[in-house]
Amino acid sequence: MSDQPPKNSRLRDAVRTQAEILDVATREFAERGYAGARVDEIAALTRTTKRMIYYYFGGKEQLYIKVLERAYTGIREAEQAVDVTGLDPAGAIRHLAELTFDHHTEHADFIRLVSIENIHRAEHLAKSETLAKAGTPVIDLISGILARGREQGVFRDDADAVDVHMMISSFAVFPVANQHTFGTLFGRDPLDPGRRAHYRRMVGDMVVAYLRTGS
Amino acid sequence: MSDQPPKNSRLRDAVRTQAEILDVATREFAERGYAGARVDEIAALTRTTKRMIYYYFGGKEQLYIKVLERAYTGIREAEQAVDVTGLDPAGAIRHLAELTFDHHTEHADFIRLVSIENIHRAEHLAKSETLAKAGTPVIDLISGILARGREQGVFRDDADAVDVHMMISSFAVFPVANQHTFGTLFGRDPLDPGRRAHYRRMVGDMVVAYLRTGS
DNA sequence: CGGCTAATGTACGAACTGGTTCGTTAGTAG
DNA sequence: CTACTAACGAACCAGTTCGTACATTAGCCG
Repeated sequence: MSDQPPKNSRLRDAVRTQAEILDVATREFAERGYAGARVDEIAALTRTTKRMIYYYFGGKEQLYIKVLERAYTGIREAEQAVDVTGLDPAGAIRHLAELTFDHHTEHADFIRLVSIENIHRAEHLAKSETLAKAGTPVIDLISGILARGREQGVFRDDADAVDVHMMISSFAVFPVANQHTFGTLFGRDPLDPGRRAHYRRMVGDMVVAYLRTGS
Repeated sequence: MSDQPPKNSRLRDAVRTQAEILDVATREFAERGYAGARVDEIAALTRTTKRMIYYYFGGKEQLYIKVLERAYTGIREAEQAVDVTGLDPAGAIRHLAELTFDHHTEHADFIRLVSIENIHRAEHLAKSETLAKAGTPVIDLISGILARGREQGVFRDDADAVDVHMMISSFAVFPVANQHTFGTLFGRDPLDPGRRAHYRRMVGDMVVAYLRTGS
C-alpha cells in the first residue's frame, strides 16, 4: 500500500528522463560551448528523443539555463558544508582555500560552464531566477575569518572578503580553465596529479602570506 | 621611380583588406566564440565580401588560427619590453605582476580568445606552427628574479618560475575572464575602474608576500 | 473495460551557414 | 594598347540545426 504522492507516480519515467537529459546536456554544453552544443547530439546520447527535450525544457536555451543552475547548486552546497570551527584564522582561511581548490579541480565541467557563460556575458545567468539572487555563503564565512584575524592582530586590516574570495578562486580556477593553453605553451599540465598537492599547498601559502603582510 | 619590391605593389589593397578582415574577425570570435562566430557576419562588417575571407585565409578555422596568432603576438611583445634592471627582487617581481595585470585588463579580447581556445582544448593553438613552439620570455625573466631573490636570502627557495607566473596570471586573468558571472553573483564588477588600482596593488602584495614566506 | 491524459516517437520543414562557382574589374608588364 | 593576373563580387549550393506537427502508447480512474 505504499501510496505514491498525488501526482507524479506515472511510471513511464518523466523525472528520470529529465535527469538523464540534464546529465547529458551538462557534458555536451561543457564540452562544446553553448553555440557548439547540438540538441540532436544531446538527444542521441539519451535514451529518449529530441522531442522530450522540447517537451520538458522548452528549448536549447532553457535547457542550458537549467544545466547552469544545477552546476551552481553544486558549489553552493559544498560551500555550505565547509566547517572551520576550532581553527585559528590562518588555519581557517587555508582550509577554505584548499577546499575551494579541491572542488574546482574536481569539477572541470562546472568551470568550463562558467567560462562559457562569461563568453556570453552571463546573459543566461541573469535570466535564471534561482541564480541571479541567491547570495553566496562563502563571503560570510570569509568575513568572519577575516574579522577574527584582525581582532587577534594576525591579519592585515584592509582585506576585503570578496577580494580574498576572488584571490582564492583565481588560483583555484586557473589550472582548470586554462589547462590546455597553459599546458601547450609552457609544456606543463597544471592539472597533473603529481603537481596537485604542491598547488594545493601553494594556494594556502599565498592567501595566508598575503593576509599576514602589514596593511 | 620609387621602385616597389618585386611583387605586392598591386594597389587594389590586399594587405589592408587582410588586416581589416583580421580586425573584424578578432572581435567576432572574441565576442561569440568559435562556433558562435559567423563568417557571413565577419564579411558583412568588412568593406569586402565573404569570398575574400576564403581567398586570403582559406576558411573559418584558418582565419581563427591567424586571429589567435596575432593576439598572442601582442603579449609576447609586451613581455619582451619588460625591464626590471635597477629593481631589487621584490620590486622587480611586483613590477612584472603589475604590468601583467595592466596588460590583461586592457586586452579583454585576448583573454576571451584564450578562454574560447581552452574550451576547444587548445586544438587550434596546437595546429599553429608559429605558436605551438615559441618559448615564452617571461619565464626566463622570472627565473632571473627568483634566483637573485634567493641569493639575497629574501625569497623562499622552493619557488618555481612557471608556478609564480601562473600565480600572477591567475589573478590578472580572473577579473577579465570571469567579469560577468562574478559581477552578477557578487554584485561587484571586478573591472570597475575605481577598483583597478586596488587590485593592481593586490597582485603585487600577493606575490611578494608569497615569495617572502619561508619555504 | 473504456476513456482520458501524461509521456513518447517519427518525420519533416524552414532558416541558417560554411564554402564554392562563375564571372568581373583593376592595374601592370611588355 | 593588349594581354595577363591579382583582387574582388554576387549568387548559389549542400549540409546542418533548431524546432514542430502529427501520430502513438502507457498507465490510471471511474
